[in-house]
Amino acid sequence: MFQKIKPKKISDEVYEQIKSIILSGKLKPGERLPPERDLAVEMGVSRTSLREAIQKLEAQGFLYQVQGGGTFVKTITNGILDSAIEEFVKRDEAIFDLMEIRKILETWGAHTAAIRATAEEIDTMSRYLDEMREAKEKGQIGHISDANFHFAISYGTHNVMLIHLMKNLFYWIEKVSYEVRSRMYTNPESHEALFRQHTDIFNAISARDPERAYDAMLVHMHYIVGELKRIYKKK
Amino acid sequence: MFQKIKPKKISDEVYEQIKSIILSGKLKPGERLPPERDLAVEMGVSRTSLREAIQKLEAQGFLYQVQGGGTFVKTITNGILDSAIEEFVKRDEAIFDLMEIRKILETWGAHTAAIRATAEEIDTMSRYLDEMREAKEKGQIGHISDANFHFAISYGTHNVMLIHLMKNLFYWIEKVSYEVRSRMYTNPESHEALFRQHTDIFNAISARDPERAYDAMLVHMHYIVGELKRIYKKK
DNA sequence: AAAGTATTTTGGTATTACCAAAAAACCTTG
DNA sequence: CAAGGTTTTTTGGTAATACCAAAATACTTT
Repeated sequence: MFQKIKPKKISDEVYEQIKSIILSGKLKPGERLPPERDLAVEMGVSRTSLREAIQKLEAQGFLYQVQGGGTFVKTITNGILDSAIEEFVKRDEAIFDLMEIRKILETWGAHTAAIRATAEEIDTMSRYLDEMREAKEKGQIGHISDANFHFAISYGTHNVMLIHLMKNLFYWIEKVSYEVRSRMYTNPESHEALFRQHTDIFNAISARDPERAYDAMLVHMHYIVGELKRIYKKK
Repeated sequence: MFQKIKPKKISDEVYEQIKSIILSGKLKPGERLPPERDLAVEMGVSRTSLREAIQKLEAQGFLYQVQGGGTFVKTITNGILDSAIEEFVKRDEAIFDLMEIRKILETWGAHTAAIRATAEEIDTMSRYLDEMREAKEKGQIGHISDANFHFAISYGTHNVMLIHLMKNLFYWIEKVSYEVRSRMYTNPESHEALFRQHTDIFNAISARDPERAYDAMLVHMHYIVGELKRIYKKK
């Protein structure tokens, strides 16, 4: 019947505000919060109160801090994949299961982003695509822009759960197949093919063509899995 | 091989120490801790660090504070703050994010199980389908058999990651929409529709027809989401 | 261009001061 | 003396400042 009276403590209000920003998806996993000093000023509270709120959020698994580095948003889906990975005797055997899940989520993501993404979000995708082109022309790897491009697509779905899951998935794929994946970029043909695929995906999304976006992403995923299989066979 | 070096932060050490004192029973529920100022001196740390540790312990439900009163050990640990993922799923909007993910994974799961599932696995599915029929005829809910039926399908994909993901998804969905689901089963028409959908899914898988399995699962998912929307709109 | 070095940024801790609520001590009054 | 009200003290809550330590960045050197 009656509602509980709100928190009176300032640190609690700070806590609630940051929490809801994360849950609503305005702050995305892996993103960095403003420095404590700045954020405290922005919210009109002391650094002490802000830090107490952050401690709580950290204890709950929303944030983590690194001295000198900053304060970052954690994936709320932490621990789900972790327990699954442990079932594999050799960790890198998990890569194909992981890639299969990725294929499912990313194809849907591309399809849905073509429908739901805002102009701004599509703009972000194009920025990362440009970064990849520049990296390729300079002979650099550009795998960070690659990952960011895919994240940008997941943002376009507006499904907060999916955004966190994707981040989590990428973390493990990266961890499990780091050296293998970097080999893909060292081959110029491979690098060129990847860029072409990324361009196709972007064009389809930007043209608001869900089916084409889906297909383009599927081609991309199949290509990566094919390369992975090829490289693992050699070993 | 080697163990990760534990907490270096002072506030973490304070946190660990107080926590272990509580867990060991040296501090009993309801008891009051020494005043912050005294305790800080006793532990040889600043009041700031001590308070940050207390915030964490408060977030985890070990302590509570009252201004002017003191710091007390909690009697019951059910006042504990939920983990990040639980905070996420307990919001009304979250169920649709969850169901969207479930739709993606389950449609793929049905499609793939129609290809990969062994005869024994398909047999397991049919057993749970029978259970559901019996439950329906007896006027029982049978939601456990329902969940098991879906799990059996995910097992049929032979993808360990997917199996884990599905388990977690079901757990949260169950947690969030318990009363909603039970309402669906109490309506006889609804119950009948659900059973027909399950049967369609099973027939397609057992006939090794991936496309039909996919479509049947999609119908099932859309039906559930439709019901959810209808019920949530009422609220 | 690469590697090493210095500077800046950013979280972690300590100290001090003061506010606000609860608890304890004190006083007033019948 | 007892009951009720008032003042003081205790104790958590917030703010501000200073400095330390690790990471990130800018810079210099080779």
